[in-house]
Amino acid sequence: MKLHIEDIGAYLKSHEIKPSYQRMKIFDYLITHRNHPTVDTIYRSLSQEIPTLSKTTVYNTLNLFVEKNIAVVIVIEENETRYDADVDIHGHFKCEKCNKVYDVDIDTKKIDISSLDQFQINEHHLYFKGICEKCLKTS
Amino acid sequence: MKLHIEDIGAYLKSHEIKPSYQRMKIFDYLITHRNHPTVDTIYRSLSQEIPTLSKTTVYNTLNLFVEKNIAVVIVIEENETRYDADVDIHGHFKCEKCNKVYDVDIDTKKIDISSLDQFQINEHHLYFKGICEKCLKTS
DNA sequence: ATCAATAGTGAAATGATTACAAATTTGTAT
DNA sequence: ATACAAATTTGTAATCATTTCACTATTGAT
Repeated sequence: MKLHIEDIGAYLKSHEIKPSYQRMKIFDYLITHRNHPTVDTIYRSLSQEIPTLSKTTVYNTLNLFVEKNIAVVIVIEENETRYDADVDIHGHFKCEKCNKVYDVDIDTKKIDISSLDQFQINEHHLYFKGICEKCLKTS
Repeated sequence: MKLHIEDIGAYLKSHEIKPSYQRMKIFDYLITHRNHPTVDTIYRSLSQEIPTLSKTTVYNTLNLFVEKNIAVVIVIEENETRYDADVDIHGHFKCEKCNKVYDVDIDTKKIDISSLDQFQINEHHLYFKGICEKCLKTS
């Protein structure tokens, strides 16, 4: 997968987002960790560097990123919303044992969705659940 | 799609579920409406026939159905959990305008997921969001 | 330096889901 | 039929993620 961003500030600006300190830090978290984090995961991590950080800011910022199309929402479990800065179409796999979410490269062109010919498709979502290779070996 | 069940009581029994009145009514709702309802939708509809019905019962029952594999959870929007009695692998399309959820015949097994060769896949989920044919015409 | 607009903060409100204890129903043995 | 134990249903209270909202801080232009 690509998503190689040199200058976060410029990247945000090019998507009509003012690059504030908090926004840059949150976006930086997404592209360096690439772990499909929840709001709480991001909050707990960045709170150490930015003790005054508010969870509301994390919510506001992620909603803004989604609105401006530099992040997407991943919903795999009810009541566990995750975020991904890779906005290219791809799938995910969530391990039910270690809870890690993997990226899955998928050739969506092979999916026959002729039954949706007359529908306007705005979003594709594909994910799997199961046990990852690592957890299978250690069980 | 198939899912043609004559005798709901027998169907529940064959999946180790005691066919109580509430359980039969809730399952009946699922297979006759086929509208991928939320708990609240089911509750509001059945409350008219069963005035003493508790929302907790709807939750308990649906969780039981999922556990016993006669229903699956569909999560398309955060904080909107839907249920489907069609447990065969298929996809969904949610219209962002009328909010209707359509079934999409898709065999996700045909998708090339060689990158998950060594993973044990337990669940497949595929859905799209956009505008349905009907809403496109009336806009 | 002033002022208006934008962004961030934290407490309170919301809404879906679950936990729990009490009440009801069911099934079985007497 | 009756009694009793087990399973089911019910309603309230608790929980947890997210949003609302009023206030404060920061930024940028004049």
